[in-house]
Amino acid sequence: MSSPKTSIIWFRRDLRINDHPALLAAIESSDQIIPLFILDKQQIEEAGSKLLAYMGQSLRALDESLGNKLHIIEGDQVEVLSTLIKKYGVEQVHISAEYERYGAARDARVEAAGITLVRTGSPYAVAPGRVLKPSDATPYKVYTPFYKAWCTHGWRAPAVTPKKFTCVEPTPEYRAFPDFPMPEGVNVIQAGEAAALKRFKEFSNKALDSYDENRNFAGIDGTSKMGSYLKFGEIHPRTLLAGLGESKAHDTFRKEIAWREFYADVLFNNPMTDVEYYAPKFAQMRYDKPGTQFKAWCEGKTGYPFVDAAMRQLVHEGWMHNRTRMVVASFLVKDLHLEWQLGERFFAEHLVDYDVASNAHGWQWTAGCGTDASPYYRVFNPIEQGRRFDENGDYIRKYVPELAHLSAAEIHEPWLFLDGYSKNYPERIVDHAIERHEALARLQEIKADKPPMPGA
DNA sequence: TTTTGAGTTGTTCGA
DNA sequence: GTCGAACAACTCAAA
Repeated sequence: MSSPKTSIIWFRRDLRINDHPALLAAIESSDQIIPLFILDKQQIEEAGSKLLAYMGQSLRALDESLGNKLHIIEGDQVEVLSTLIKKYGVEQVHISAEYERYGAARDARVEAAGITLVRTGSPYAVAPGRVLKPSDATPYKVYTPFYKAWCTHGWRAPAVTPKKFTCVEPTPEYRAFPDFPMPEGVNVIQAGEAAALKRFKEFSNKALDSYDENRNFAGIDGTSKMGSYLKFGEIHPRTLLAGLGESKAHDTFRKEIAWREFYADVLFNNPMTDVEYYAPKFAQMRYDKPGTQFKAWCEGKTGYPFVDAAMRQLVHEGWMHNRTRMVVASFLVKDLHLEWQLGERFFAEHLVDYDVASNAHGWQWTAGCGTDASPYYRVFNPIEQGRRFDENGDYIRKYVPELAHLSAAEIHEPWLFLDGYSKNYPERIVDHAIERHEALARLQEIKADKPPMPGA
């Protein structure tokens, strides 16, 4: 009797069972599979505690749906895979393709060591690099034409749910579940594939039809909150797209999914732009050094209520509303004149949905050095944004208790009112009107047609 | 090659 | 308070 054919499905950022082409490929190629997750020491050292705790919960959920057969171990990928291949006579190692620099280099290193990886599917509806301009086969730099071409390119229907499959029983050393505790007082979204599907169903029923109207209001639960689920692959964007129709609200949501794909594509085509300026001339801009003002931004003590509410939400929930992500980013870059990478790193440390492409390019967009096609330099007004997108002040009141006693008319500008500072709310660290002017002045200095500063 | 149209999320000013 | 124009005039995509 011949021994059973064995394949590995190496999970990384695809912690789900449904709509998983690589898992299906592994099942079809063998009699039994080894579902594997390798804990990466470097990534663990660099990741934030909230994200790790979330990942730990997600791995437990995945293990449960695999009948507690997930093989999990910390170690070098080549060594772990080689050991398993030898031990079980594994014929194929299946993965979902990865495109960002770290993941792609890791997979290339594994292959260079002689381990063949079978790629089926990716974390995207359309894999990075696929959408090109018909005129010259180069990548798009502007979102809207990318979106149109992305729609034209199209995507597959969700993959079928796997039928019954056999997993190899893990030996004890392959049950090294990590203990990543959730920091005290922190309240993050529920992890796992089941939670992802449940949340999407709720969103579809309650908020999707009014998505275009409500998604911008910070105090309303009008966004999908799919970020962390997409980041860890607990749900695939195809699954989301398959649930959409042609209404304006649905199209707005489809466009948000496309932004994630656009930024992944931009990063794929410009692999260093998670750390470097997408528009190189912005590297020449005059920036300030991080000091007490940066600390105040991190702690949500800038004295601008909408900014502070958002920063405290980030630290407390590992999540921030999309609208306020732009407001606090604009504040860091254009009011405090700090480099976007500082804010990008702070977000990376705290966001449970931290995704390298979306985060870095979201920051670059707001900083003005990214893919924003606007002919003018956007500077968000933190007071005006608060008034527009948190009209009655509920969002501020929720996260900034020092201002909870103020009325809707007072809460966005506490400095104008007698008891604005009665509960120890900090005074403004800068004057927005002055810093806006300063930001525009610094922009002028890097305009292309300006000769370099004498003696510079 | 040249030209034309258009670009996620904004702000301020003045009528 | 509301509304349209100005901002400053860039860069990309497509005809």
